[in-house]
Amino acid sequence: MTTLTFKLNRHLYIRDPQHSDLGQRIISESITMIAALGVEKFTFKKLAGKIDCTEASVYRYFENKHRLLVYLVSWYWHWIEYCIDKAITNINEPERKLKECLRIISEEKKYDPTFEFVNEEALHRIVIAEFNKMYLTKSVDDENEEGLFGSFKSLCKKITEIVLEIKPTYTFPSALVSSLLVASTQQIFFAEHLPSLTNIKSGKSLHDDLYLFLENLAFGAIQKN
Amino acid sequence: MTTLTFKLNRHLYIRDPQHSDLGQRIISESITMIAALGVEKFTFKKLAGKIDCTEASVYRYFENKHRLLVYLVSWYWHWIEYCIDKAITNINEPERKLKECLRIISEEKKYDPTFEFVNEEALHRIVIAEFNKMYLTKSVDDENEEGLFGSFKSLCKKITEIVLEIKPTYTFPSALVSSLLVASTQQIFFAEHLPSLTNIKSGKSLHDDLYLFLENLAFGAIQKN
DNA sequence: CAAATATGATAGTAATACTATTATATTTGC
DNA sequence: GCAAATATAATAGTATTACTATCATATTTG
Repeated sequence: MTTLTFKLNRHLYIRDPQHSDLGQRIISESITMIAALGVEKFTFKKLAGKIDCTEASVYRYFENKHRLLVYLVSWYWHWIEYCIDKAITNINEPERKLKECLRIISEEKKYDPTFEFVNEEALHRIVIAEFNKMYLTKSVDDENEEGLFGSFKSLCKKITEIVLEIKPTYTFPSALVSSLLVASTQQIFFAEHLPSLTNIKSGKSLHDDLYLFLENLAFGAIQKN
Repeated sequence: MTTLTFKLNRHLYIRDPQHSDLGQRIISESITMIAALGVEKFTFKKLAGKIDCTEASVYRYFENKHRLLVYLVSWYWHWIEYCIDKAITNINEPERKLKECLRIISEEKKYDPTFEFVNEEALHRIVIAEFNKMYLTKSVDDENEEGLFGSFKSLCKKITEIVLEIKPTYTFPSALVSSLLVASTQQIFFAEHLPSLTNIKSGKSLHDDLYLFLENLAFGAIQKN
């Protein structure tokens, strides 16, 4: 058993996968498989085959594939907020706090042994490729009402408040923050697949480039009168 | 027959739908249906039912649903580039050119009778909800090589060049432009479905708010040293 | 008017995304 | 230590989707 688990919105799952062996195998293996296959080609049947259980058993944990995806992405953003909280305690200057946020958002993600059954690197790849699909559906409104997007909204709110500490009169703090977070995944995808759409170079400098771009966007927008 | 048609990449379709009656009905009705149902629930069978042809006939125009979506979204961005071209001829100042681009990107889309069989308003709603799904697939690289994303890349390039006219030393022109274009659809979606993620208000001021935000982002980033 | 092309009509298939049922393990509470 | 509750396995089945294939007929075109 892991030492730390996150409390995610209870509508994301039918049975909390963090609290059983099979549940943890579902999380762990679905991360690997979705990162490799993409959500479209990933099925509960294939997953059940890999973790040696039945399709019906997976359905006892997650209502459907989409909720599992939302669960995983929510876990990711919750984890990012957790990392940010750790990083900005004891920092007072809001500018430095915002820079820390951008650093965490843009940096390379590595396996964090605090969470045994989650491969954060693979999960980051899922977020890069699938995050937008999580809310771009006809059921957004219902799912939003259930609180399914709480993790992302909470992270946005936290960073928005830092922006407002820097400049309380800034008109678009939430729009800026959501754009930064979306850009942080989008630009990595572009760097790797559609390089003409970005100046961020895939490879060694990727995360540094991304940080500099986000910093340019963020402080440019905030400082502009 | 319409007076104007766009030349889109020939891999987007099997037979050019612009050049036949059935083809135009496919475009016209698929825009209405996808805007209403979303791509997920839209099927060629349902479309065939509406336009009174067989499923097989639709498959003679488009290899699959995904290519049809890419076709429609490509048409949209091609149209936007066409609107921008019209708007910036005779403007010399690059700052004013960029502002014109942002105005066109952010403004409300209305039916343009130049293109009889395309409802630009519905198409814009499709782009808002489905644009990201067009490239967030495992087949991006193959499709990119076929040139399927040419329209969007071309538009990006055009605006990027304007940004470089304003400030030739700016480090992230392409990244900025692709982020602005993505934000222009994303922020409308947020305004309508996840309002806590934006400061753009759904309703009367939506397009003005969006313009101001994009201007703030763009000129903030460019002007920052 | 023949040939080419476009569409219709019909059928079929593998895979997906589930739902349902019954049986057997395993855990837990007392 | 046992009964009750719970978890999982095993199996079967269904509607829908995303196609592919074939042959006939209508329409256009050179």
